[in-house]
Amino acid sequence: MPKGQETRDFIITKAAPLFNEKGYSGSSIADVMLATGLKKGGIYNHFESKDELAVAAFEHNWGLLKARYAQALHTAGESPTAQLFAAIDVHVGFAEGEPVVGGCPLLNTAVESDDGHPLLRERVREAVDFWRDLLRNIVTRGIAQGEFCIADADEIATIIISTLEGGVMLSKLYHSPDHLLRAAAHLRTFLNDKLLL
Amino acid sequence: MPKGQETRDFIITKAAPLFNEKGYSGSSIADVMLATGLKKGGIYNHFESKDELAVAAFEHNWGLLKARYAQALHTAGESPTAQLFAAIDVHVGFAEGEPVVGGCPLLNTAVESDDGHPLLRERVREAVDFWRDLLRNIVTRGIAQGEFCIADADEIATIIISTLEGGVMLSKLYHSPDHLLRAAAHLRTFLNDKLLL
Amino acid sequence: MPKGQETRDFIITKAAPLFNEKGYSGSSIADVMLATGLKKGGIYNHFESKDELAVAAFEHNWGLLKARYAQALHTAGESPTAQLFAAIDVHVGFAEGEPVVGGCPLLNTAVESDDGHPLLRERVREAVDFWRDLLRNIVTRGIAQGEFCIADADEIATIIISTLEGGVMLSKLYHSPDHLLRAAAHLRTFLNDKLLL
Amino acid sequence: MPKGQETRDFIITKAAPLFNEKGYSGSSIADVMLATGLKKGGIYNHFESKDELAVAAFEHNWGLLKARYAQALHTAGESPTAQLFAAIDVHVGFAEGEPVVGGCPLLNTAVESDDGHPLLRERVREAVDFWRDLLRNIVTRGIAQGEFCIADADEIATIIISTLEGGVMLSKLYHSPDHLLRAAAHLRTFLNDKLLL
DNA sequence: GATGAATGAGCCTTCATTCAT
DNA sequence: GATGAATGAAGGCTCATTCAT
Repeated sequence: MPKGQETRDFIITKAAPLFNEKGYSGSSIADVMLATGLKKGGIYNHFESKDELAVAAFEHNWGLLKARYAQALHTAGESPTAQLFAAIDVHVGFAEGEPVVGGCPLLNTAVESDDGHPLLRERVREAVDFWRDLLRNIVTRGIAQGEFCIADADEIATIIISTLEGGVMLSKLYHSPDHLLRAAAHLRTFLNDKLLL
Repeated sequence: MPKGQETRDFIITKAAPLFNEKGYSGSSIADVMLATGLKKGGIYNHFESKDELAVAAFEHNWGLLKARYAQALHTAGESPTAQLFAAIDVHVGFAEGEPVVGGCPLLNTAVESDDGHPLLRERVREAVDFWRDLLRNIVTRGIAQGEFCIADADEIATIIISTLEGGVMLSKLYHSPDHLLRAAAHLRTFLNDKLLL
Repeated sequence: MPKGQETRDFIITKAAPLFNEKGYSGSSIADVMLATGLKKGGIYNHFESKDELAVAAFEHNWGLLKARYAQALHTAGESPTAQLFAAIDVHVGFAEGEPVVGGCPLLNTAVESDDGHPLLRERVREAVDFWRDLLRNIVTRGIAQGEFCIADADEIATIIISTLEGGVMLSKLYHSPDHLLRAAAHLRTFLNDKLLL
Repeated sequence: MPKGQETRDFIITKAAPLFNEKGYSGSSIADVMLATGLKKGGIYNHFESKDELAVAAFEHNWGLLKARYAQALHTAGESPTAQLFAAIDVHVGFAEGEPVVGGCPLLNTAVESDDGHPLLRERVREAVDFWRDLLRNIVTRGIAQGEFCIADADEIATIIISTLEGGVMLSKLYHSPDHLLRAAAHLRTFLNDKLLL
C-alpha cells in the first residue's frame, strides 16, 4: 500500500471519532490537525475539502458498524432468529462507545444533515438503506424458512431501527446505558411475541 | 407595552426554528440577523450571548411541544388510555413540521449537545425528564385506576420515547412520515397488548 | 443646584478614577454605566461624547490634585521653603491612591495622549503648566525674599516634576511606595543643598 | 531561510513603534494590518493573540533600548563614571524618537499596564529590573574601584530612572527636548556632587 | 432627565481553503 | 507528499452613538 493511502487512512481514523462526537459544523480542520498531528497542507493533500473528509469519516464509522454486523451475523450462524437478536445486540454497544465513540454515526449524521447537508444526508440514507435491507432480509428469510410468522419485513426494520436509535439518544443524553438496554429488551420481547413462531 | 420584551420574543420566534433546523453550531448570529431583520447590536441588546439565545430558542421550541401535550391531554379527558394515545399522536406531528419545523427539538438538541454543550444538554435533560414524568404519571394513574395492568412505568416511558424519537429521525432522513407512523402504530399495538387490561 | 448638574457631577465622580486607572482607550461607556448605575442614555444626556466625559473626568482628577496643592500651600504658611516641601509631599500621596486611585492623572493622561489624543493632551498641558507656574512662583518668591539663592525657577520646576512623576511610575509599577519616597527624599536634599540659603 | 521567522520579525518591527505610540488598547490588529500590509490571518499565523504580539512588540522595543545601553557602556570603556554618564545619555535619545518613536517603552507600557494588564506589567518589571541592575552594578563597581564615594546603589538607580522617565514624559508632552535635557543635566550635576570622588 | 432599543462600525479571533516551496 | 505562509470571509461580540418614548 502506498504511503499516501496510509496517511489518508490515518487521517480518517483520527477524524472519524472527532466528527462523530462534535458533528460536522462543530469540528474544524484545526481539530483534525490537532488529532492527527498533521498541518493543514498535509490534510488537504488527501482531501479536497472538509466535506470530502467528513464523508470519508462518516463512511469509516459506518464501516466499523457494518463490520460489527457482519461479524455478529457470522457468529449467529444460519438461524434468522439468532441473527436478528445478534443484530440488535450490536447496536447496544454504542452505550459503551463501541464501535465508535460519540454514539451512533447514523443517528448523529442524520440529525445534523437532514436540514441542510445533502451530501452527508445522501450517505446516511444509503447506510440506513443497507441496514434496513439487512434486517429485511433476515426477516424475509425467517418467514421463508418457517421460523417467523408472516409479517411486513420493512415495518419490522423500521421498528427495530427506530427503537434502537431512540434508545441511543436517551442513553447518550443521560450518560447511562439503561435506556438503550430497555429499548433492546423491549425489541426482543416484541420479536418473541410477534414474529417468532 | 414593553417593547423590549416583544422584540426579545420576536427574535426567539425567528431563531427557534432556525436553531432547530441548522443546530447550534450550524446557526450563526448572521443567520439570526437575516431571519429577524435586526442588526447584531439589536440582537445582543436582548441576549448576552449566542448561548443564551440558543437556550431561549430551545425553551421556546420545547414550550410549543409542551403546549401540544397539555392540549392533547386536555382533549383526551380523564382516561389514561386516551391520554397515552394522545401523547403519542402529538409526536407524530413532527413529520409534518408541527409544532416546529426541523423535527423534534429534544432529539436535535440532545444529539448535538451530548458531546460538548453542557448548558444545552442540561436543558434537554430537564425537558426529557418532564416528558418521562408525564408519561410515567399517566401509566401510574392507569394502573391505579385499574385501566392498565401492573407495569414498570419508567420502562414504558423509555420505550415510547425511544421509539418515537427514532421514528422522527427516520422520517426526517427519508423526508417521509411513513417511518414515524409505523413507529407510532407499533407503540399503540404494544400498549394495547401489554399494558391495557 | 439643579438635578441635572448633580447627576453630571455624580457621573464624573464615578468615571474619574475609572479613566485614571484604565485610561481613555481602556475605559468604555459600558464601564461608566456599571460604575454609575446609569444607562447609556442617562450618560449621553450629560455628555456629548466619550471625549467630553474623558476631559471632564481628567479635569475632576486634576481638580482634586489642585485642591491638595492649595491646602498644602495654605497649611505651609508664607515660607517658600515650607511651601516647596509641602508641594512635594502632596505628590507622594499617589503611592497610596491619594487623592485619586490609579496614580497621577497628569502622568497617566500625558503618556496616553501625547501620541494621538490632542484634546486630552491640551488639557494635560494646561494642568502641567499650572503646576510649573505654581512651583516657579514659589521659587521666584523664595529668591525675592532671600530664602533661596539665585536659580532658574523653570529648571527647578522641571526637575521637581520629572523626579516626582518618574517616582510615581516606579512605585505604581512595583506596587510599592519606596521609589516615590526615595525620589521625594532626593528632591528635598537637592533643594536643601542647591536652593536654600 | 526561515521565511516564517522573517515575517514574524517583520510584523514585530512594524508593530513595535505602533504599540509604543498608541498603546496596547489604542492599537488594533487592523492597525497592524495597515502597517504590515498583511491580512488578519497572516498576522495570526505568527501570533496567537494580540497579547502575544504586544508582548513581542514590547520586547523588541526594550531590546532596542538594551542594545543602546550595551553600546554606550562599551563605548564608555571601563570607567564607572563614564559609564554612568553614558547610560544617562542613552535615555535622552527618546526626545528625538531614538531608538524608538513614541517615547520610552518602559514608561509607556508601565503606565498603561500597571492597572490591568498583568502580562505586560510583568515584562516591564523585568525590563526595569534589568535597568536598575545595570545602574546598580556601575555604582557598586565605582565604589569598589574608589571612583565613587559610599552610596546606596539602589537609591541612586531609583533617582536616575525616576528623573529620566519624568523628563521623557514632560518632553513628550511639550514636544520639546528641553525638559529631558534639563533632567539629564540635573542628574549629571547630582552625580558629580554626590557620588564622584 | 432618564430609559430602552437600535444601529453601524469596529473589535479580536477562527474559518476553510490555496499554493509556492 | 508534506509544510508554512497567506488569504478572504465569517465567527461571536463590543464599541460609541442616536433617538423615540
